[in-house]
Amino acid sequence: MGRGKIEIKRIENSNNRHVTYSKRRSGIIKKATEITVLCDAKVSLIIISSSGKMVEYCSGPRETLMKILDKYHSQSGKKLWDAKHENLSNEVDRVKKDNDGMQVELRHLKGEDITSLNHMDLMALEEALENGLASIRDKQSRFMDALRENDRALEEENKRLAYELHKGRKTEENMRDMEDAYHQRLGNYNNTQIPFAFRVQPIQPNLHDRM
Amino acid sequence: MGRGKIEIKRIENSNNRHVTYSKRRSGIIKKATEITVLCDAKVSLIIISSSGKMVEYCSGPRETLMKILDKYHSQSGKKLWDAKHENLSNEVDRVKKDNDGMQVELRHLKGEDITSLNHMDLMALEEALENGLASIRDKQSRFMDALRENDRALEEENKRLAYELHKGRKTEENMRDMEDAYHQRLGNYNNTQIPFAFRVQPIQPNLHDRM
DNA sequence: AACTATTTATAAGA
DNA sequence: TTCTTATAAATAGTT
Repeated sequence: MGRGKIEIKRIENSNNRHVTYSKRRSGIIKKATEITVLCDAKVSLIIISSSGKMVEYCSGPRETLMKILDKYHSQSGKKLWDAKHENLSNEVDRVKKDNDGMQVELRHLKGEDITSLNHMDLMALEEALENGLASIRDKQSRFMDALRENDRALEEENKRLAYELHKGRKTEENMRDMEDAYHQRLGNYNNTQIPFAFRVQPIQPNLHDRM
Repeated sequence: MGRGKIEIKRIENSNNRHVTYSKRRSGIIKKATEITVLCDAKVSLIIISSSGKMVEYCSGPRETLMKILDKYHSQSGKKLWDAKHENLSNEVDRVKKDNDGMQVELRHLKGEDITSLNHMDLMALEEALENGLASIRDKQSRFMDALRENDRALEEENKRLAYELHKGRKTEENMRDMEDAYHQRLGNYNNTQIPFAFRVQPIQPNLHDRM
């Protein structure tokens, strides 16, 4: 139906193919709505283009598709869901296994459930923990350095302020300036980040200290 | 398209309606096969008559409908699967989330990805690591004690053997007895469990040592 | 995207 | 149902 008859086989020219796809897609959907209305049929129509874009027609607005698929399931006898169900189940199992493994690892790192471990395992664990501690203490050390640097800067500022005061040269303007600068400095580290205590040595002395 | 134009509304005459249904049904299916072949599209088409009889067209041979419905599921986001599936799906998501959380925790305990942590977090982490180390070193210490105790017992046994030998009172029988006892003692700890080296101090000195 | 010559689908009749 | 056929609708090729 057109200027010329065409064979029903893949249209090789990509541009033509896409144009034809658009035209016929809307044609089919129109037909689907028409048979739905004219003959009160139920229709589910899903079309996916070669590029993967999907369009859908479904008679009746709501979960009609579900009903249609239920009917499909019961009438065709083909199990449409079981396979999918099984896949999901397997995935749950797999991910849960991962989970368990990590949970054990976490507990071991926290020193729990280690009665079953042999000496080699314990050594590896100890090394991992030491490395972790090292990284964290390094990071903390940098943090402390920054704090100290801030401290030093504040002290300097204080000295400058004291000097300015001593010189007795204070007007309303430069007074306000100095306060602004001071508060800006203070804000560099807020209270919640400042440590409230320093750590003590590990509770348990190292083994070789006693040997 | 026919001898006369018709309005698109339910055909009241039941006979006409069924005739029209038959004709249009085959028409749509023909169109579906054509767009499939011409444009290599994927099509799923299910039509159910007012009397409940279902016909199906699906491009591609076997489980294509499954794939099409998967695509439908992922692209439309509509819940197509029953409650069971939804529950499984949710469980997968939940467990995966757990997984991610634990993975992060593990990495933190190993001293990785800690740049985003603030001081409080680091302190907590440090404490957890110290506790872990303490447990593990305690366990190792008990192991060592057991080894030493075994050692001591062996030494004693040696002394006793030497004494027995010295007394020159050895017959074939009690010789065999003594050897049995010796081997039993040795088996209390097998070679693979015996440590080959002892650990050194953590690489990084504690922060407060330097302050 | 619009146009239009043709092909195709189908409504009504048998 | 199925066939026929006049006519409506869809659309291939073109602009």
